Amino acid sequence: MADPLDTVFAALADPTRRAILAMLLEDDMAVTDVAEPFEMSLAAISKHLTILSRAGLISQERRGRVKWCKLEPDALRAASVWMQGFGQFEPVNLDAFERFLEVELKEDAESGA
Amino acid sequence: MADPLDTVFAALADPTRRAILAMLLEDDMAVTDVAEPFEMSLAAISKHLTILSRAGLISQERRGRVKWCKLEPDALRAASVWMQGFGQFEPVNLDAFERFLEVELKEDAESGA
DNA sequence: GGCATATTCAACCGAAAGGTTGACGATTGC
DNA sequence: GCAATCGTCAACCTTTCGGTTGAATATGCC
Repeated sequence: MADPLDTVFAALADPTRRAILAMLLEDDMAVTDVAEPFEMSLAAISKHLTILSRAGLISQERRGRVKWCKLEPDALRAASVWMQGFGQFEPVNLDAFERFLEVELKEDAESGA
Repeated sequence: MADPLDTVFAALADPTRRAILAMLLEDDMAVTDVAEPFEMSLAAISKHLTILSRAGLISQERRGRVKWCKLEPDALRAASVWMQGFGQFEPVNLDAFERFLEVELKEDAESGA
């Protein structure tokens, strides 16, 4: 998987990871706090964070025994440009984004993900 | 994988499938013609097309014994909107897209994908 | 009818994804 | 120093992915 688009899209293909990104949109978080709302082990979340990190979608910085996770939205730019070549989508539509985010988070809650 | 974002991003995570979409950007194509430039079996390409089709990224219409594949760029809209929520990217930048496409196709040719 | 063409199906394979558990290495607080 | 906390590692398991091959199923051509 040399192409960064491979890793970025693969990282985005998992609902847990998208939910994590949405959480980090609010604020930086420690690994344990990221894991808290999910019904899966801390180790599993740690793996998801590694995948997001390798895709460049987040950065992680250790301060003391706490590792902070930070969203890196720039990693999405290449993927965004690639996708936009396939159609003239509305430039930026944050209202629509909010709606999608709501649906995503609701689904996560329902599925207990 | 209920969420359409899951299937769309997963479909985009494979370089062969992205190359197929780029080809279909030019024109509709028959399955055999889609498969021609790739160094893999027709059956494998057929599977990739099924995945793209299930993701809604292409549609397939059988005319006679030939099955035509058509790009469906609308399927990217939801994913595009989701991504754009993470940063205010330049609206639409077709020049940048062309460059990415070139790199993608060059890599495919080199790797023989 | 009979053969070539177009596409999928089915069975199989190795590798990777996504999860678990338990042990381990740091770091902090008392 | 010692116990609790934070996070990862390692081993394992099951399912999915991406590919192969060979047979099967249309359809078109003469």
